[in-house]
Parts: sequence; structure tokens; C-alpha cells
Amino acid sequence: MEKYQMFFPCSSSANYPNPNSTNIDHHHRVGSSHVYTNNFDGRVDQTSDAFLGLNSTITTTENHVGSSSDEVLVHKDGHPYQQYYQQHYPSANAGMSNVIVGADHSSVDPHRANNNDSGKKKKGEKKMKKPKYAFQTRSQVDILDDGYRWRKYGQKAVKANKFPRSYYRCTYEGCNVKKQVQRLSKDEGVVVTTYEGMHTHPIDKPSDNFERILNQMQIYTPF
DNA sequence: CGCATTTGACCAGCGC
DNA sequence: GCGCTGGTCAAATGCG
Repeated sequence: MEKYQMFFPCSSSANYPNPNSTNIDHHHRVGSSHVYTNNFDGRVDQTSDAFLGLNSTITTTENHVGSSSDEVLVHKDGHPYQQYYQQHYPSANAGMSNVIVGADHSSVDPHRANNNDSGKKKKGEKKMKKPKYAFQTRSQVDILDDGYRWRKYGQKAVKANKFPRSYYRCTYEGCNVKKQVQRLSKDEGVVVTTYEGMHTHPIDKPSDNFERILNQMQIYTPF
């Protein structure tokens, strides 16, 4: 079951290509309006403006970093998730051609979320940054069953997107993992799930959750 | 009854 | 300073 967890941004496993680790300290910081899509044939396609309107600010200029803008980080030598996934799920490659996309180190609730509670941030404290990982999938359902239990805590209309963004938090006690789910307005079939933080506990439904996600995906060709 | 969802209010950061 | 936007809170509501 760990293996599922490792693919998601929630594991602290050393096998997971953690963007915070030295493995990726030569990562290439790309413009915030770019997204990398796996092809699993060794290429990493760069598509423009595909980070989904996840934040409207990221679609404006390349070096602009707004309050909530996302800096998409990719591994210098290709996509780490791609490599990891190929290693562990070689049989499912076909279904993964539409999957993600990118990780970022955007700012996270600088005023409240001091990692795990109550929130009040001390004056002068620097913004905390947590890695975020965005999964772009083509799916009829918004919520992909990743095996964890989530509680919805908010929903917001997003600029330039007719679909609202939903905010979820892991319900496991002490676990502060969050995710955002949003459907693309320019392609209603595409759902973007952004994970933030790391789970501090085993998966709740350890069975076949990852395969289930794959089954919910359809092949996505950007153009 | 307990838990999850909805939704308006609130707050902070940013650009102008 | 003001308005806009994203993110969160929390009371109200819904549901099994």
C-alpha cells in the first residue's frame, strides 16, 4: 500500500522524487504558465497555459509570482513522476498519458496554516512554502478516489473559470494534507487535483485505490 | 445523532 | 488605500 502513497505527494519515502530533496535541486523553474505533460516515451511535453486557470495569476506573465501563484517545478532530467510511475506501474502507461503535470512550491496560507494548527502566524514570519502537486486527469467525476478520506471545507468561484474550485482536507487526525479540485472551463472533461502536504498516516483504503484512479482516467491529448 | 457539505463572511497578499 | 482574488472558517443545513 505504501507504493500508492509514494506516488502521491504525501509520502516521505526516500524513493519518492521529492522536489525538496537534493535530487531535484537542479530543477528547472519554469514560467508559471507552463505545464508539463507526461508522454511516457521519454518526452516531456510543455504546454502553455495549461496549468488550468488553477490560479488566474499564473497565466499572465512568466516571472510574475503573485500571492497565490504557482511556480511549476519540474525535474531537470525529465519528469520524476513519470520515472517513478514507469518503474512501478509499467502496465498502466497507456492510461497515464494525461496525468500530471507538475509540482510547485507555491505559498500556502501564510497567515493561518502554520503547518498544523490554529494558524495565527507571527508577525514577520516568512511565508511558508509547501510543495504542491497537480494531477490533470480526464474524468467524468470530480473526486478521484485516492484511498484517503477527505472533508470538504470550502468552495470558491475562480476567475475565468465557470467551474468552482473545491477545497478538501484529509480527515485523519493530525494529518494536514489538503487538496483542491477543479474542472477546467475550457475543457469540461479535464479535472485538476492539486495535493498539498504529506500524509502522516497509512492510506485509509489500502486496496486498489491507485488502479481505481487509473480506471477513472481517460487518455488525454493536449492538442 | 454524528458526520459531511454548503455557503456567506472574513482575512491576507498583491497590483494599481 | 482600495479593490480584487484566493484561501479558510464556521454556522447552518443535509443526510444516512
